[in-house]
Amino acid sequence: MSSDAAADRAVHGPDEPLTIGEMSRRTGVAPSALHFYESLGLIASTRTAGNQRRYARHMLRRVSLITVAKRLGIPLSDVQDAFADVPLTQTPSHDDWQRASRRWKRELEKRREGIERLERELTGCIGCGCLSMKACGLLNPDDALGSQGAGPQRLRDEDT
Amino acid sequence: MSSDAAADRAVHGPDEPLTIGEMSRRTGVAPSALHFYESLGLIASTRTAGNQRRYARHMLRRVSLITVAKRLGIPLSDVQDAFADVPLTQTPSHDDWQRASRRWKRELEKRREGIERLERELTGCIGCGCLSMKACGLLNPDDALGSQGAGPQRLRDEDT
DNA sequence: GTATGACCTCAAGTACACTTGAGGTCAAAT
DNA sequence: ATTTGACCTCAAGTGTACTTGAGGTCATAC
Repeated sequence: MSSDAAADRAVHGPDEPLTIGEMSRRTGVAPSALHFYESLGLIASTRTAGNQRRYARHMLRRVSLITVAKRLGIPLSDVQDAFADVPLTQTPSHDDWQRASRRWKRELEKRREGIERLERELTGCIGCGCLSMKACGLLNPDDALGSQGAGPQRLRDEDT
Repeated sequence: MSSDAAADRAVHGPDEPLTIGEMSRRTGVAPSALHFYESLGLIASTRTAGNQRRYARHMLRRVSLITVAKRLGIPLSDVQDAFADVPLTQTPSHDDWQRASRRWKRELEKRREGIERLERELTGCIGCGCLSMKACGLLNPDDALGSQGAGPQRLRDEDT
């Protein structure tokens, strides 16, 4: 019996599409998750005569970016947006990926800035002890990262 | 009929505990979510003779920190850990909060560093166009933030 | 030619983080 | 006294992101 790797190599010309198993091994994403991403339209595949999926090589990059986003807590719906304008069924051009790259960078920047702000505030809190004191930016999320909904109010003087 | 705020004010001595409604308005967290957090042991309440919840004022801070964590995509189980050593039922001391503060800061640092790393890599990718090229750190999550499971492999030369 | 492993579909199940609803109680105002 | 809004419990439902399982097909090895 040949190993998976050997099986993969058998269909492994430089332009050959990848089986779902190879995709899974190369990206670390379970086949079931790949099915799921495909059902959401995040990735796409062609089918063989026998109805098996075959992935173009540029799908590796899409899947890798999806997993990066996941690690950062970015929901798949946002990933969908980040992939806007990156062609799904044809190999994306250099410019396509550059546009996507800038989009991702902006998203990362936003998240980093939110975290940095909280870090600065926490540092202040450690210095001054205000985490157990009155008004602390960290405890006023409206200021920190923008609110959803009615939002909290600043702690009052008596809320020590 | 008195407004909510007026109703709150009625029980609003400087050391009085807060009703769930007031907690909700002050933190922007829904009462149902407060119930939920309590069921997980993230927060605690005492009860009135009539079985209504009353929250000590230091719970405001706990709830606010929970919402901060949520915005950063930190799961509640990690929040639980971050609150280790912060007393739940008695008012935490200055030192308790300082320890927690440092813990939070370390957590934020870790996340920021992960993001910064990806940003640097993306910047490189935008400059050199490698997001559409061969080996890119961004596409090698093992290097970037540590892997869970078998993990992906670096893209090969032919995977353009 | 048959066994084996990789693959297929579709339905159901899981985990997290809650929300919604039913049915009932509590407390302040009129 | 009764109305009204805030509160209670408990069960079930929601959305996201998948995994698991049943039942069957495909492709390669022996």
